[in-house]
Amino acid sequence: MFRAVLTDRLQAAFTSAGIALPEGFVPSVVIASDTRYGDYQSNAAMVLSKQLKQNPRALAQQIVDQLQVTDLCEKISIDGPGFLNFTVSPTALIQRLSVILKDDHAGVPPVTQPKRIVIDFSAPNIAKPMHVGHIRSTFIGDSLARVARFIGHMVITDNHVGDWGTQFGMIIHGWKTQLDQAKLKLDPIQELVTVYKAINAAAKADEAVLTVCKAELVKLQQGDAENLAIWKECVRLTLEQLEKVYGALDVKFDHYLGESFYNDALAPLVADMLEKGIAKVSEGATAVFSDGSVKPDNDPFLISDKDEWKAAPCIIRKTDGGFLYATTDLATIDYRVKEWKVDEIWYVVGAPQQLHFRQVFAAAKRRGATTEMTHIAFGSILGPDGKMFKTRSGETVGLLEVIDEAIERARAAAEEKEQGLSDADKDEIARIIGSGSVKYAELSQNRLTDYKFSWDKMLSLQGNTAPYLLNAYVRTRSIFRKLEGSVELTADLEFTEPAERALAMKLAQFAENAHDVLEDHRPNLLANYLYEVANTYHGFYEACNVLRSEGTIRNTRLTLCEATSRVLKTGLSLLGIQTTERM
RNA sequence: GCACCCGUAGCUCAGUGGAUAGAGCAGUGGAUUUCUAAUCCUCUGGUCGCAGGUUCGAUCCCUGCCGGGUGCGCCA
Repeated sequence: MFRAVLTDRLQAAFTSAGIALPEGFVPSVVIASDTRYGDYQSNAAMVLSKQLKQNPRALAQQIVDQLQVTDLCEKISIDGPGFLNFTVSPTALIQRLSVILKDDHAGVPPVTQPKRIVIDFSAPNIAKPMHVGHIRSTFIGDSLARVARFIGHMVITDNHVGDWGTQFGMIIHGWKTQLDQAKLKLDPIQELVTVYKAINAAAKADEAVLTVCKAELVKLQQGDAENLAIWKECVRLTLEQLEKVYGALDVKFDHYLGESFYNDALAPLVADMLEKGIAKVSEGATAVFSDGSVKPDNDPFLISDKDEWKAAPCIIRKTDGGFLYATTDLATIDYRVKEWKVDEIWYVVGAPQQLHFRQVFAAAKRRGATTEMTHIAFGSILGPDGKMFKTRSGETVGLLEVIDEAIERARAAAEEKEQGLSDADKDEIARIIGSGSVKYAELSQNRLTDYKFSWDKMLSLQGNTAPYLLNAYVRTRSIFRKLEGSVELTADLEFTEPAERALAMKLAQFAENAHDVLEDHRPNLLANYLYEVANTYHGFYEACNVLRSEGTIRNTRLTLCEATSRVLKTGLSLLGIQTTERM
């Protein structure tokens, strides 16, 4: 990684120049915002000039005098108010290209300190279909898991499915009174939803129905054999269908430990928290309150109301003895720490739940958890009216519906081209492009921004989209197919066109970008980078003919194509997007 | 009321304490005897919500406003 090496060299230069760096100061080196000045730049001299009371340009000169980077840079310049600009040498770039070709990680080095990380994402509910709202958690979580594994972390993916909600009272009552077995066989989730909705409506209209449902729920919770069997069947049927969806999306989980898995741990957990004084009984419920360890406006257990701070407790047991979301989450943390010995837990869950996680994390820490817990929040997908989709009452768009439509549109686009491909090939290509488009549409966006759901945007095949990146990849593969026989790429390389050097530089930066993704858990950095790679490649492709060139130039261009191919394929796989050889 | 998120081109969105704020779509004018045109190149388009402050330098950090959203004892 050029950036890391330059940072080290810069630090060494400060030492050689006898300049004492302030505690904790690391000179920052970044990819140049304006490539006219160079490939990388540092503002270290300007940042330090004030503290050291020196002219920034003079300080920069002192550093340059001591800087040893001849193996990396062909030029270092001091520009403007005191920027240090580095231009990477062709030799260093060429060496980098050969690393990309040889290394099975396309030149991305592993982390120095691998960690054990649990990533908790997707989390659909039993007896409910996945809808567009699950797109964000599922794709962001899957991508982060792929990247973390890729750079050497030990990752455990866990789908914390909602299999123990109060909705089961209604579902069980519906199952017993109006289930259509034939329809259940055809589409289990659909039939369960139908039943649930019917009972829900009936319960609203008739108090007696609601009472029956509550009784069914209590029976289930007390371990009634019949109800337990029905519940198990609901879970089994739903998971079976979910597995198909995940299979189609190429998303895998190591575990499906749903809420029910932690049932037996809840009562002891609450007892323990009471005993340790972390929780206390209040108004009949058991809850965690502020311990006054942080300032009020930073305290997740306090809320201001008319100039006074009031308690905002985190309830872990209801007055009726029932447990809640927070209780299960605390038990889940216990399990993951104890059984899996994890260093970190990442929750890929929507932004509206920030307070919930702040409370749960704080409560877990008071119980002694030292695991680093991170809520990787994301914005909401809004309906056409700009308001949040209401999953409870209102209708929303199904996840499978979106994917199917995307594949259909990709199929139509493939049909327009005359490539001599079989129908089976076209189907496969459409599947890759269709599901890739939906994933890319999500992952190329900043995760915190809310966005309005739009069929056209989600399914667009033009512009900054998956097909654009896939097309660049296809162009690289096409060249190698046209080669007569196999060609041995040699180390004899030379850049003769600006487009070649620009592409090599862009490819070299894959290493930096892959690591940056986890810095703030943002797959969109990688998506944006890959778009730039594809864009640079398309430019190179137009400017430099590969097959008609000869000798060193041809060898160089073929090497660039192969490296592009690897970076795109690897990078797309980190987004969970498959590649195709033709399209 | 308090907390968190958001406000950037006509639309949808990137972006960063740095140099002239970027893409896509839409609009415009070109490029194809081509290694895949699902491509490339032109042009058009901006008070980075408003006002202060910190800084050599602020769209970015801080404060206050305005506008939109979300969350705030017994749903998950």
